[in-house]
This record gives sequence, structure tokens and C-alpha cells, in this order.
Amino acid sequence: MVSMKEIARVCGVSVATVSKALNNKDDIPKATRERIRKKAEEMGYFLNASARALKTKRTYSIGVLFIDSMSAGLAHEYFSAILESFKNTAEEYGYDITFISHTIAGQQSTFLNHCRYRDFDGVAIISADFTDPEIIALAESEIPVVTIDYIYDSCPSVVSDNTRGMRELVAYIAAKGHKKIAFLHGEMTEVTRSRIMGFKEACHQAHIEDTRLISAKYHDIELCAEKTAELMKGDWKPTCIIFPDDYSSLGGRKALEEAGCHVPRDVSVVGYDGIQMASLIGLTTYAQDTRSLGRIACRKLIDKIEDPETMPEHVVVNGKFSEGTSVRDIH
Amino acid sequence: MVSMKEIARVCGVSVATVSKALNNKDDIPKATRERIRKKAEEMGYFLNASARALKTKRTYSIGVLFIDSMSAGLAHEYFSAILESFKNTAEEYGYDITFISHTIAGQQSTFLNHCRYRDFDGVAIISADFTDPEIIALAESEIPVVTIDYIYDSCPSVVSDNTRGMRELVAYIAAKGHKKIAFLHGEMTEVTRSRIMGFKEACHQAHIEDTRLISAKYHDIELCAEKTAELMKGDWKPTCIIFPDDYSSLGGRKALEEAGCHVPRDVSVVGYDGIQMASLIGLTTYAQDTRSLGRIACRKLIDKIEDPETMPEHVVVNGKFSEGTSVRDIH
DNA sequence: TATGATAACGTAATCGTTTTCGTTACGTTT
DNA sequence: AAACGTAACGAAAACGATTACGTTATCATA
Repeated sequence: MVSMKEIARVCGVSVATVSKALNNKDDIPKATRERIRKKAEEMGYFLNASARALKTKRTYSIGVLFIDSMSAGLAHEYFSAILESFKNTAEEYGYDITFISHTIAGQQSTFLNHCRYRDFDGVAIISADFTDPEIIALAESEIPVVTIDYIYDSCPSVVSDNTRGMRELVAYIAAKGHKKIAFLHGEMTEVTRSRIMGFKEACHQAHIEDTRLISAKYHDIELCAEKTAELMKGDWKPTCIIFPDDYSSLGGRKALEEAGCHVPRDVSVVGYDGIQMASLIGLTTYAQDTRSLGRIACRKLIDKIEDPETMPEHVVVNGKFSEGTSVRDIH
Repeated sequence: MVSMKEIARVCGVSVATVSKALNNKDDIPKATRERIRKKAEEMGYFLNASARALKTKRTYSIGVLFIDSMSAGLAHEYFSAILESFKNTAEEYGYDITFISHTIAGQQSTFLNHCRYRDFDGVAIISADFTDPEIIALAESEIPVVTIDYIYDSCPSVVSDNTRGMRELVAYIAAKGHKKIAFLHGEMTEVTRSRIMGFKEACHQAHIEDTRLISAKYHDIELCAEKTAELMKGDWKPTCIIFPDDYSSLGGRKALEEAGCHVPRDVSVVGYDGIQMASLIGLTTYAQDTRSLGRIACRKLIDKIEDPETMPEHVVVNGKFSEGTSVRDIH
């Protein structure tokens, strides 16, 4: 591995000078700088990240905590799209991203200690369970943290406008004449609470009172199918069902078919997220702006890294209503 | 940050002794080792990855090259499942994983130099275009590399048994009495070549001669829809269509519906991959064993890292035929 | 008792950078 | 000519670990 020392030797200068040349410091004439840079290039030099990190306490790497309760994780299109966008933005700014685990050198450890061990400049918590004390510890640590889809007061955060999204969906459904609506919602996270709030607000505004809230899970096709089947067996039958997300709605749809219900003739359905497949199958949904979510989250994090004094801001990203053919006009 | 130096001071020993204690070296009595370890724990010590890497030339981190031609990348369930499994295995062995980019500190660079800069112990090339000279350079470098779904002679590799998978699919289709089969295949990669080979072999064996190969792309719903529509407008009409993968088959299916063809009454279809959704919509497919693919790839890479002399092995992982309801018996 | 083996440490160099503070040399100002 | 400013460099100390090797002390053996 060719080091600054060798370049210094070849160029007849000191290591300090090489470092300055390569880092574009002043204190060095342009001619010398160029001479050294050229030589370094020729000799196939590249800087050693560990050595630099050791001195500067900056690794230019960001840890990403990406929990997959039920092994959805990366496979979830919504999250993987955010991650993708986050990654690209980080790259632009010279940061690499690494997955956070709770092991150090194969030994069980905590998320926080793993981050310290790797000396991440900052951390993004993407899809996590904020009842987990390990995650709280991380969020409250000295390391700059950005949270996505969850607001933790002391950290900058980026969330999508779940209340508004749900309001728009319900308003649309109401406009189509539906009066009996079921909302199969996901786990009781902040996101879910916001959506339920939006649901209630919009129902109230449209004078819809005949509704049901049913607990299910995000991204769980099976459970969604079960709950839907159960629902359709009962004596209260909705004319429209709101599913936790587009993906799980597939399960609901299957259950409906099996129950002999045609969509949207017998029952209307909507999803949430706006994954690619939604438009394909004509699912009416609320498309989240994953590109902005990832991008803004990354920017906020880097801001925080580069100036730890910046006040944590909580950014809300707007999505976009996306009309399909899955809601029938029953006027 | 508490360093070995401080622990040494507090314990009244030298830094060397602390290092030995923490690394479980002999040359130190158990009592002292435990005393030091306990103190370190108390003081909240954790080792500094950069410093260790600087000395030992081992970072315990693995770079993952995950190219998303057409921004599929992470969103592709097949690849994200492999990555997930790879990541978990790496974690078990004490390695972290980081995405490879072609920038260093925000400056344009090459994949290879990025890896050298970060000093990855090894690299996994997951979904990449081996016509790209940058990728070839990486595969041929001094860094241990494992390739997935592509065989590059000098590196260990893990591929799924595409030839066999396709043979099984075609054999099944043939057994259902189909004689006119179209195979919409993906980009001309090694994987595709293997599948085409399997296709031809199985057709030959089943005395099927009336077939068509049609170029499409993997994971491209739109294109798949287009090609399918085109096909159904022509005068040669298959009784069964093999799509590039499960995901893109959705596009094909939509095109069929729009052309007034019912699946499987008018046309039978099969996919490839075995993503979750396949079973849901009753798609007959060949399920790849992504868990094994990721796991074995990671193991092979670590083997190579820990003993660079091990001969590169090329492992083939078997998948499993998965019957749905999308192929009609036309006897 | 002298010798050698062994256990239990410590010394110090080293990894590749960064950065602070010198030290020159030279030109400018009074 | 004295005094000063400044441009252009270098010396050296860090950063936090690892490790080969040297030094003791202790004890058993010849």
C-alpha cells in the first residue's frame, strides 16, 4: 500500500507537505501541490480511511438501523426505497453507509456500542420499534441521530404526513358515496396513530359514523387476509375497506375473492404507500414520497453532524393521492 | 472516549497488558485478565475499530456491490432477500457490511479504489453487470471477492441452478400438454443463458418445437407488458408464456387481461423467483433459495478472507418448483 | 549453588494521517 | 540597515491499538 511517506520520499518533501497538498490546504504553492498530487495519482495512492479517522475522529460513515420485525425489512418496498434514496444522498456528500447490528466482532452487544465501536458520524433509525430500550439509548446518545417515520423530540426527524394522507383517502371514499368504512390498521405506532386521527377527522367531517377500526399489521399478507375474512363473515359489512398498506392489501383482496366478493363491485378497497404494483392492479392509494423522505433525512443528519448545535427540526413530507379503480361510486 | 491507556493507568498495568487481556491472549494469568476486563467494562470501554484496523490491516467489514440498473436494486425482492441473509450471516461472524459506491469523500472514483480506501476485508458482488470494466477490475483485484449469480473464474461464486429450474418448469408445462411456448427472457446475462439452455433442453426432451424466445428485461413490468401485448397481436400465439420473473409477470398478466385473455383459461403463465406474492396470486414459479444463496456466499467469502489460498469454488444452490394455478391442463 | 525454563509482565516501534508550531529565507517598509 | 511580515516548508507529537521482543522474578533441576 503506497502511503504518504513514500510519496514524500519520491517528491523530496515531508509527509506534512504531502498531506497538505492532498487536502488542498493553503500554506502551499499551487505548483507544489499539483506536482505532489500528480505523483500521488501516478503511484496509485489512496488515502487510508482508518488512519484518517483515528486522527480526525470523523469516519464519514453513517450507520443505518433497519429493523425487520418479521423479516420484512429490506423486502418492504417502502423502506427499501427510502434507504436507496438515503444511500444516494449520503454518497453525494461523501458518506458511506453501514448496517447497524448488535454485535461487535461476533460478540453480543448493543446498538449503541456497535455505533461507538465503528465510530459512525451519525445514525439513521429507519423502521424501528421505539419501545425497545436499546433504540431509545441510541436516540439519546451523543451520536447525531435522525429518525424516519417517528418523532423523537431530541433528534431531527422526517415523517410523512400520515394524518393528511388518510384524510385525503377518506374524503375521496366519502365523495364516492361510501358510508360504511372499515380501517384495518397496522401496529400501534406513531404512524398508525396519525392515520387513525386522520381517519376520524375525515369521517367526522363527512358525517360518516358507521365505521370500524380493526387491528392488523403492516406488510403482513396472511394476517390481513385472515382479518378480512373474519370481517366479511360478521354481520356488519363495510362497503369499503382501508388496508394497512398496499402490500398487505393483496391478502385482503384474496380473502375477498374467496368470500365471493368482487372488487370493486361488491366491496371497494384502498391501500397506502403507492408501491409500483399498486398502479398496475389499479389500487387506489396514497403514494408516499420516498425519494424526498430519504433525501431530506440524510441532509438533516449531515447538517446535524457538521453542526451539532442545529436545533432538531421535524420535517413533514407530503405524499400524493393516487386514484385507481378499486373504489366504486355507489351513489 | 475511554482508551486502553486509561484502563492501563487505572489498573496499574501497561497498555500491552490491557490489550492482551482484552484479546484473550495467553501470556497473562486468568486473574489479571478478569480484573482488567471487569474494569474495562465498568469504565465503559469499547475498542476503536479504526485504530485496530490501522495496525492489523483487518477492518472486519465487507463491501457489497449492489447495482441497480433501472433503480430496481434494493426494491427487488429476490436481491433484497439475498442481501438480508448475507447480512445476517456476516453479523454472526463479526463482520459489518457497507455499500460500495464509486465516490471517495464525495469525489468521483472507482469501485476498486473505494474498496481500498475503506480497506474492506472482502467484497460481494451481487447484482452486477460484468461487462462494466470497473467491476472486472474489482473482481480481478487483490481483494477477496465472491460473486452471486455470476461465475467469474477466479472468484468463489454462488449461483442458483437456473438451467435445472427452467428444465423443471418446462417439463411441468409440457406435462400439462402445452406445445406452443413463449419464453420472455431477461437481459443476456449468464443467468439468462443458463435458463435458455434449460428451456431448450427441456423442450427438446419433450419434443416441443414450436417455441419463441423474446427479449425483455428482468423486473421491468412495463416492458414485459409491452412485449406481451405485441406477442398477442401477432399471428403466432402461445398457449403458455414463461416470464422473466414473478414481478415482471404482473405486467404480462395485465397485458393479457387487456387483450381479453383470461389466465389460465386462454393462456397459461409461469414466473421465476418465488417471491411472496407469487403464492398469493397462484402463480406457478420456481422458487429460489435466497436464504442459502446469501448464507453460502457470505461463508465462502469469509473462508477466502481468512485463508486466501483456498481455491475458488463455484456453488450451485437448488431451488424448488412451486405449483400454482396459472398453468391449465390442456389435454 | 549455578543454570535454565517459564510465567508475567513492560518497552517501544509501528500502522498512516493530521496538525500545531516551529524554522528558514526572502522581500518590504521605515 | 534594522525590523518586520509572510510564504513555504519540516519536525514531531499525537490518535488508539498491536506485537515482537526484552526484562524480571520465581521455581525446579542438576
